Amino acid sequence: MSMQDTASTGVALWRLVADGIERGIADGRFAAGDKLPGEMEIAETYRVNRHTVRRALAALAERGLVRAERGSGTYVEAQRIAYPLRSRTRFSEIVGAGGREPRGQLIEAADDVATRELARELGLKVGAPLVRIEAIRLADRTPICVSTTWLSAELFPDAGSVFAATRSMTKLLEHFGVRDYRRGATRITAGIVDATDAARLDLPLGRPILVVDATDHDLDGKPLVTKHSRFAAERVEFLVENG
Amino acid sequence: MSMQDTASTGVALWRLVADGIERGIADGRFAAGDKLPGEMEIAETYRVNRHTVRRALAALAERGLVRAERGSGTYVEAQRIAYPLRSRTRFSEIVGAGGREPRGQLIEAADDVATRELARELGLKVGAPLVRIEAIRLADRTPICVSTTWLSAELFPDAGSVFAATRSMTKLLEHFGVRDYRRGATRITAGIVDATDAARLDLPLGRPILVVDATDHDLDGKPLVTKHSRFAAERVEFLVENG
DNA sequence: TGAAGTTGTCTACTATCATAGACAACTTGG
DNA sequence: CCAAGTTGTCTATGATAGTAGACAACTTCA
Repeated sequence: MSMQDTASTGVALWRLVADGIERGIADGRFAAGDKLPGEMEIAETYRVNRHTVRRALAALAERGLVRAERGSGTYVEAQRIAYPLRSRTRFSEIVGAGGREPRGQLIEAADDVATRELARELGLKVGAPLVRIEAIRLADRTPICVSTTWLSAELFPDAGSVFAATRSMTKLLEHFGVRDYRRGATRITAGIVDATDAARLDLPLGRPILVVDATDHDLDGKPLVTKHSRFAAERVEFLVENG
Repeated sequence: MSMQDTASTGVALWRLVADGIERGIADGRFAAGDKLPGEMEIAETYRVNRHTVRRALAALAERGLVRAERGSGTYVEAQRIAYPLRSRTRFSEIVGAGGREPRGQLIEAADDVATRELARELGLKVGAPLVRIEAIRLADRTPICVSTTWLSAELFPDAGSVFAATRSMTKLLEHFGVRDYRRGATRITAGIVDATDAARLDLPLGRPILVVDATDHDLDGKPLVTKHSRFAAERVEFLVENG
């Protein structure tokens, strides 16, 4: 393999190496935490220069798939889903961008009434009728988070059954004519998973969770839904845009 | 789209353009004989320099998918299947790689005896018992070639019925324990289709055919099968590796 | 015949790809 | 502590990718 390949195929050599390593991670040849072969050894197996291997590893590291430790080796990262926190964040887009298949699943939909906090977040009166949706979201077959979502029962009648059919909050809102929405201020805390969430997230008891409270608004700033989500901390990593 | 894309993805820009045009040909947006948009127009639609478009078109032309006519335009070629002649050539892989579905079909299987030529090719004695298989191979629904294959009746008992069931020479050999095989020297000539082949290839009389004689060997060099294939010249194009 | 539009070819420039070698910085294990 | 092995960084070189502009050669059509 040489520069000729790039010329004839239009695919850079380092990309082929990176794809090969990524396939190795994907099909379990290299498990999370494993040490990859040394750069020299990789270079020999792919018959390329060590610098080309480094270019490939750098690309994988930038995506968070591997982590290089000077003097020791390069290791497969515990695969956390990078979850950028922006005003426009869609679970399906984030998970899909990582090459995983996003899925949503309804656990329970029930009527509820607004507490003082919920009423303030949603701009409603205390005791106003709400729909509460408990849902779980997965990447491929791994549960990522469980979330409790509250919507005004008057603005979104039958929201539960719509979510059950569409399995997507974005599509639910679309169904009610909301074309776009933004995430408002997001509060992030951490805690220990409780028994019911542990079962739903397929987590051992005592593991840490990331708790996210957020309210989505339409483009005019009117509150639409407010959520209380619990993420399996070992499976996700929030990225705050620095700028 | 800019040079940044190449850097970040490892896929050359011209490759993306070439793939886009090829997809257009594959899904019928550009039919055989059609004139492609001018290089300038393609450059604008892909937001790329004209030279980059030319690189893409050159790659497609080299594979025989398009043909440029100076002063007039670039046209989609009558689609010939590119058939690389290597030591390891499998009809199904070649056709499958072109996005077409390979099929094989048994016409006739009969007992035969080795002539002097066949005996020499297969390393047998003159008059040794052989199985002769007449088969036709198609891509999608288009007949590509008819071939006559001879095997030793002693080494491959009942080869005819095995081929009828598997419709693949590779699988037939697998059935008899041959895990891999290589093509030896290949003789290529041309001729005019005869009446029986014309009917089988769905060709008008008088059309040219490519005649290929080859013998496959196992990895130890022992002859396995010898073939006499007739390809519809207008539907295929052999690629000889230059190196 | 001539103008417009097409592909072919040339030069020039910058950035990236890939290779090569050397050495520094660091970790691990004896 | 030392040696071996690992990743990080630097310089250097040549080939390729992509952009840019200009002009030649050719075809088509009015």
